[in-house]
Amino acid sequence: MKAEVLKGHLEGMLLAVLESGEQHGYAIVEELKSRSGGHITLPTGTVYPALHRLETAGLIAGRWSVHGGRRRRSYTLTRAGNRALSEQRSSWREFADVVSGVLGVEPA
Amino acid sequence: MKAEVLKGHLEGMLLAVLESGEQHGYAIVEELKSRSGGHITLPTGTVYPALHRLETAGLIAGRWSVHGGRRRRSYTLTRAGNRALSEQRSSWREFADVVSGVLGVEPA
DNA sequence: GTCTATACATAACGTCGCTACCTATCGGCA
DNA sequence: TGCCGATAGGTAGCGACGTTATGTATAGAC
Repeated sequence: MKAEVLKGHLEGMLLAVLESGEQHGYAIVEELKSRSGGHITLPTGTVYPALHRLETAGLIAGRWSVHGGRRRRSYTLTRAGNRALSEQRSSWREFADVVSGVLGVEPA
Repeated sequence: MKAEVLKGHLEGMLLAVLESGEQHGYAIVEELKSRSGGHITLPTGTVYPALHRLETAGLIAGRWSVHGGRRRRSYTLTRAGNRALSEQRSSWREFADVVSGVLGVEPA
């Protein structure tokens, strides 16, 4: 997966992963890897700042906990996060249709 | 259409527009607007630098001409540009499938 | 004892689309 | 005569954000 194509789509995917329930950063990376069939392997330097942005924006809420001696920060979707997720979904649809149309590939 | 989502997809679309034949920058903007159903209206500060990048990369070839007293720079796809376009198409397909999968929207 | 997996973090960097602005010609309209 | 909108091209500076590189720390395996 080429680098910059993620721009603007990453945060929606993070929200989508969190929709199934509370998860911590490291687990989100693993989950995203499996959901994408191995195509998306995010460096931690990408995902942690992104989570901080989402939390600052009020789309997710984080809390610290400890498991097996290791600290974790686990996140859940806020109500605003849920709204943002459905907006992301519909704008992704629109975007994908437009790009597919211009590129002349049948819309997936 | 939100801003940065274009990142990494713009150049492929420019190549796609040029696939139908030689066109100049201003006409490309209009063509893109119509092909996208009005969803993509590129500012000239976006498209001209992008065309310069594509030309520098050897994916398109430009030449000056004059029509009705106005100068134009018209571009055509090079062989490398054609290759790049089909690569863009297949990587777009892959990307779109992956994102749709993660977001949980049926692939268009 | 060293290595790998787990878990989080941040500084510096590069890319690239956008905003804002500039130059210039032509045709229409007042 | 003068202004405006469409046509046609250009650049400087900015900002957003994903990446690279690096650092900290614990647990378990070998």
